[in-house]
Amino acid sequence: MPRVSRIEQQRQDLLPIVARAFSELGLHRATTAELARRCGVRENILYRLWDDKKAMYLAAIRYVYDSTIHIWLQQATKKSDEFSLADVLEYESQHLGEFGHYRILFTGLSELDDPDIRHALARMYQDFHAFIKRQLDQSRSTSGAKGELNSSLAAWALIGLGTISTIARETGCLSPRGRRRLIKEGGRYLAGVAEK
Amino acid sequence: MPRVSRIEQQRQDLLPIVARAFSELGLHRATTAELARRCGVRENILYRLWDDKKAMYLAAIRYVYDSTIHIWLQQATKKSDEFSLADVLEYESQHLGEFGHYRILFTGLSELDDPDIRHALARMYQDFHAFIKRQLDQSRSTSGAKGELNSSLAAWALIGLGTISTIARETGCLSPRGRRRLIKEGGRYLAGVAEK
DNA sequence: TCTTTAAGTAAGTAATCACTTACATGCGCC
DNA sequence: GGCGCATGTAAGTGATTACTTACTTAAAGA
Repeated sequence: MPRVSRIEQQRQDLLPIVARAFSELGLHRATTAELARRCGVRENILYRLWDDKKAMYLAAIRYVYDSTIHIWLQQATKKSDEFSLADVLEYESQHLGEFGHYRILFTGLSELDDPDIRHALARMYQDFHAFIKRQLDQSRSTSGAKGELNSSLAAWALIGLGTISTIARETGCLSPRGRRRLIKEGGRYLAGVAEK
Repeated sequence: MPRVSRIEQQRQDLLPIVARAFSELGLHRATTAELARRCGVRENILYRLWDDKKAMYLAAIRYVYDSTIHIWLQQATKKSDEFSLADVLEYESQHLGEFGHYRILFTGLSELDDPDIRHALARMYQDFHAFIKRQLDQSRSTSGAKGELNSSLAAWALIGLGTISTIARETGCLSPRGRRRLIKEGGRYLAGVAEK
């Protein structure tokens, strides 16, 4: 037999580059030519890895979720073995959207008529929500605090806080200082966790 | 002198149709041909009213802000002469995004590299924020309540709440019932206003 | 009635872009 | 070595789309 296929490996190698391109440029302006250029390959190579441009975008959405959760887990368990929501809030207040990944969602939100894109986004938001809610429940049970807002609603509101923070950052309609306060104070208020 | 120009009038007549098209289809899929079709005119008519497609979109953004504020004021002063934030929250929990206008923002958020679009969105968010903060300050001063979160941060968080609610609605990742609770309970918690 | 110009019609155009096709190259096992 | 297939290059193509141009119609004041 001849050479073994490296397609799966190449997909994994190029996905971060593709995801970043979608985040920076949006679905429309991230042309296949531009994606190929950034990846250092020709267009048809990309079409050997994914069926079409939409498949590239859907893969990028998933990548954003995976890498964000990865970073959060890393941050939250840095000081101790236990996950700390406060540490995540602290981290996000400093670095929110640093990788620009969140912007990939905005471009999808204007393509919701496509069922595949809608489902991919819905699943992603639900996964984020489930993750945050779980951490909320955990941190509330250990601290004994009981938020005034139930953890599910609080988790949604926290996602909303992150979203508007990103929007404010990207549009420049809120100072970096104000944005940090928003994430930190707003986040703690919503999470209902005790001050550190 | 021959006929008097009706251009300004026609702009006002067609703007709601144009705005709705952008909201429903997004910037990209709302082609000039489709815009003209919905308006019942030919494309070059639109180009006599606006310089280019971007100008149509920018006008639509402004229209969304104006009409939203208009509806809010109507709702909030329906029962009494005084503006009531609680009534707006109640209204939004029922009708949020009913006109689909909010989606016009998402498409702009993936075009932030364009300075005109970025500035238009930034100004819009700041105007919304200023409006909500003002109402918060007013309702807190009359009720005597003092929120734990300062009114500026609370206003941003409320916008975030509205944004994530719309996203949840459009993607279908939260039930209508859950969404209503989110707006109502989350909104009241953030506003720090007394229960009715 | 005649002139002027706003308002509308119809067709076209240059550019862009997702996606394809045809072909060259070289790795790795027989 | 030589065969088979993964990998790469280069060019093209049909469809879409923002925007234009050339022309017709008709309103209204002189």
